[in-house]
Amino acid sequence: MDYLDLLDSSTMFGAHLLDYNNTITSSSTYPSIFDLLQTTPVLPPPHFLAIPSSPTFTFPESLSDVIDILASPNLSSISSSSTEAADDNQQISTINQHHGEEQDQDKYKKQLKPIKKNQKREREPRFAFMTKSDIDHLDDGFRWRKYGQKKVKSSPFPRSYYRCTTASCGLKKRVERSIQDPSIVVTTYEGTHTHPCPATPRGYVGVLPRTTAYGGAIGGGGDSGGRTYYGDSSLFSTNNNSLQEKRFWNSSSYLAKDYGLLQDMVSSHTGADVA
DNA sequence: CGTTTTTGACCGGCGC
DNA sequence: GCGCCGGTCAAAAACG
Repeated sequence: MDYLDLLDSSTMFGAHLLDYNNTITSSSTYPSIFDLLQTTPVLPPPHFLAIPSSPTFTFPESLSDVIDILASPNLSSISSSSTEAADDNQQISTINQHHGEEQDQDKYKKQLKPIKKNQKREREPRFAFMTKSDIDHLDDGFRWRKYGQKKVKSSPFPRSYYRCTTASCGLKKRVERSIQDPSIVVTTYEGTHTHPCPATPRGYVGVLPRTTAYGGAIGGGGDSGGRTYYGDSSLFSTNNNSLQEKRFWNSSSYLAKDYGLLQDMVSSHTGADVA
């Protein structure tokens, strides 16, 4: 199936994905994640936002994860500010895959650690989001080292590969631009940080290792200013209404328009249904 | 001078 | 078996 065909099925994606929307206004400075976190605890990630469409699906722990996160008041308290008009309208969509079911991710692992063919492999949790930004590599508060850049067939834009520079942390992320809208950066985190945010000049942000990647990702992006976060938000409680917020369900179609990393994730996740 | 980025080579999986 | 593809390595260059 062609990606276009696949992605054209917005309803299918709607059925498979929960996401949240969150519009945040910007103000004055050019913030890092620390600015954001200074007044707002880091956003816990949606641990599992990809919902299988299987008729037998019964909302297991994944839902509780979703609820835990969506119900978090912290989510609504993210603020950002910017002097850069270009960054005033940042847009983010999120997908999370709980122990993802991709195959591509396994490839390099197999390279590093050959595993018996029939042996199930623990997969790193993945979390992707889309950010409307001129900057490819958003500052999420962690230090990253670029270890590769690759032209991929599914996108005219190169995909960049980053690894967390902290020695004990093997977290990786991939960054590429959406071919649907080149102004949108698709960032995919693979795994989780095993350490707190290393560059927290104002103190440790108190992020659990399991969630640091996501929290940093969502709350951060200090390279850019105010953003519009795309994803579900109707489940979020808001206890910080000093921020102007717009929230709505509607990013499934938005996600579905990306043919790069997201399609990679989505198609792989829904592969059984699509095939 | 240490760190990061660039970029071509290399590797393994997969489909034909 | 072969070629394509995505992901990683690593040396050199660039940067601060």
